Amino acid sequence: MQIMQESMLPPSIEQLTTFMAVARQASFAGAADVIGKDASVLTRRVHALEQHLGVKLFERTTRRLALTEAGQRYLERVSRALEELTSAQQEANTLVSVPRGWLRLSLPRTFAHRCISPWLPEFMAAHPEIQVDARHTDQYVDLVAEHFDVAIRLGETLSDSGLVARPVAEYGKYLYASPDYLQRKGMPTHPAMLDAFDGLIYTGAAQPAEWLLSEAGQQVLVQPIVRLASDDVVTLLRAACCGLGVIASADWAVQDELANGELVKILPTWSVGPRRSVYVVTPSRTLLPAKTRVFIDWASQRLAQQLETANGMS
Amino acid sequence: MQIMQESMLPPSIEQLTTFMAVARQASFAGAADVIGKDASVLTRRVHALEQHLGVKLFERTTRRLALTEAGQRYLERVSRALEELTSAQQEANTLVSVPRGWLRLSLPRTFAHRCISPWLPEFMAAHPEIQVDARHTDQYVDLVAEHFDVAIRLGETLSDSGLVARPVAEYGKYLYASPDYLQRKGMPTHPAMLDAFDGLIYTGAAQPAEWLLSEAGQQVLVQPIVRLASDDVVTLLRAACCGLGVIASADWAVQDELANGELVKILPTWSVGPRRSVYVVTPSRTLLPAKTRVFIDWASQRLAQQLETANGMS
DNA sequence: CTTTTTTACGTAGACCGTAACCATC
DNA sequence: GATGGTTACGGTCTACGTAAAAAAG
Repeated sequence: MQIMQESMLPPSIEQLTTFMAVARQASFAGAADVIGKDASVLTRRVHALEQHLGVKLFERTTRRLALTEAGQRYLERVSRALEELTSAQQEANTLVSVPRGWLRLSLPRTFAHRCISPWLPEFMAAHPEIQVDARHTDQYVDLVAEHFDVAIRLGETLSDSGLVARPVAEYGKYLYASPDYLQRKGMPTHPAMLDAFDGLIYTGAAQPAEWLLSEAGQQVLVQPIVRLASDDVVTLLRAACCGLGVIASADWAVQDELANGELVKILPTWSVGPRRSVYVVTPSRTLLPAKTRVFIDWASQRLAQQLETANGMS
Repeated sequence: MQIMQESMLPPSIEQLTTFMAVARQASFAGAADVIGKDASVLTRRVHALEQHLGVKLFERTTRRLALTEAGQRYLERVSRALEELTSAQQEANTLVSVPRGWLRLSLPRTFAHRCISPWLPEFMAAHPEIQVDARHTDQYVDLVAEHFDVAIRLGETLSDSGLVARPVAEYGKYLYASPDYLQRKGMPTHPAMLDAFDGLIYTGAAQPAEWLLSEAGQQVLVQPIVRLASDDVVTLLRAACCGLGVIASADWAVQDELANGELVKILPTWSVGPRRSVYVVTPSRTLLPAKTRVFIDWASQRLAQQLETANGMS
């Protein structure tokens, strides 16, 4: 832990810009107009700069003002440095005003397949300068450490602190089965009847092989017969469509299957477990880059609309 | 005469250097040590910079800190700009004809005590505008990174690239012991006899406890009895003067002891190991500041003269 | 004498350090 | 409870503008 040398610190920006202005105008008084400060200020700044460098930058009388050789060399390089600096600033600025650059997304795999992937190409077409790095995972990751710009997360509540979670839509889980399966077993009219049905159980989050159904305050615990358990939602859905049993699924996950008749909703007024939300999560709220803001807007709008229609289907 | 836009003004140097330090240390607390200011100062500076740019540079929680994409880009370009600035400053320094300002020296500790310290006050008196920052170390340091103007280095060859090493003097290592020790053990007349003597061994550079003596092409490997080993030369010298054994030492390190009779040279025609050189090293700038040139001149002359007399003493 | 640069001086605001606060591990 | 980042507050110190002085043509 070494302490920086005062003597090696660069001069102040004010000194440098003042020096440049005076050199360009070849006059303190002229530069004073440009900068909008009194000439006395400029004298002091230039003097301080010369002191700091140990070099005389100008040869000056009251009537003439000329750069010394050291001054000319220094001017050239200082100009380059400050140009680099302002250009860096402009680049930084474009990142907040123009949507561009890599957008790193952390998405729940199945949700992304059903609810993000459909409109992602359209989003990218609308913002051709955005590059997307979509990482799919079903565990929570450290947004900051892994440099994610946005994450989509599902659940009842979010425990993460330090992050900003915006709820953009709600959804519930319901029971579904294929029409032919229901024809064989009969359509249940009360949850209690489900104990005799086959359950297709998701084992991803160490969930028990039972369903807590609720309708308007009433709750019923159902324990179906388990013939197939898996940690992969797609596998379970395929099985359900093929008539292997009943599946508890988020409504947004079965829109297609409902539409083409592969699945039918069972006990449509009874939902499985509590109501859940879709959250759009970012590392912070302020000073978001344009790419992030644009994605959040797009995602919020699309997801809200999409999940509402899913909700509306029976 | 158009007045400069406030919004286009670059941020302050303090903000920029602070940003760089925090980014490099990946920590506000760490950067606080480096800069030598309180961490609260740094957060304010970084916050102000972010506000000024309108961009978040770090994503930070109390436990994690990472550059945003904008921050990475900005860091790169700011680094370049500031390097240009300090480099411009150094160039300006080379054009000053009067030796003045801070002169940062990197010196081997023992060598400095014996061969630099004696004339350093005289040097400073001759150049009253020079301020000296003499750092003592026995490891090689990065001259450029730590902003040293000159380093003195000892050894057979120098591997450093990008640096300019000027050999200014040569020296050899020889064997010495106190008169009373030699009276007790007898004065050896051939290296082979030394195996029965006590060796005072320097363990600084993982050297073996043996001496490779050479005289006019002949070489003899001697393995003395080791009763004292140390990584501190002064300790060994004191021990030698007190009659604890034989020490292998650079001739310049024992001039005083030879002069006042505390030590006597053994087998004066046999040297220990290869011949070595004293180098004056500077960063590879073609143009050197006056302060540096003046020091190099002084050091070259003094060291050459000093080591020659040391060489001449028997 | 006029124009331009430099110095003197009193004030206002910025910036720093201390210390309390908050969050994370 | 310890570490690290942020915020609040009071004091100091710099840097500004006014204005007068000095220098040059």
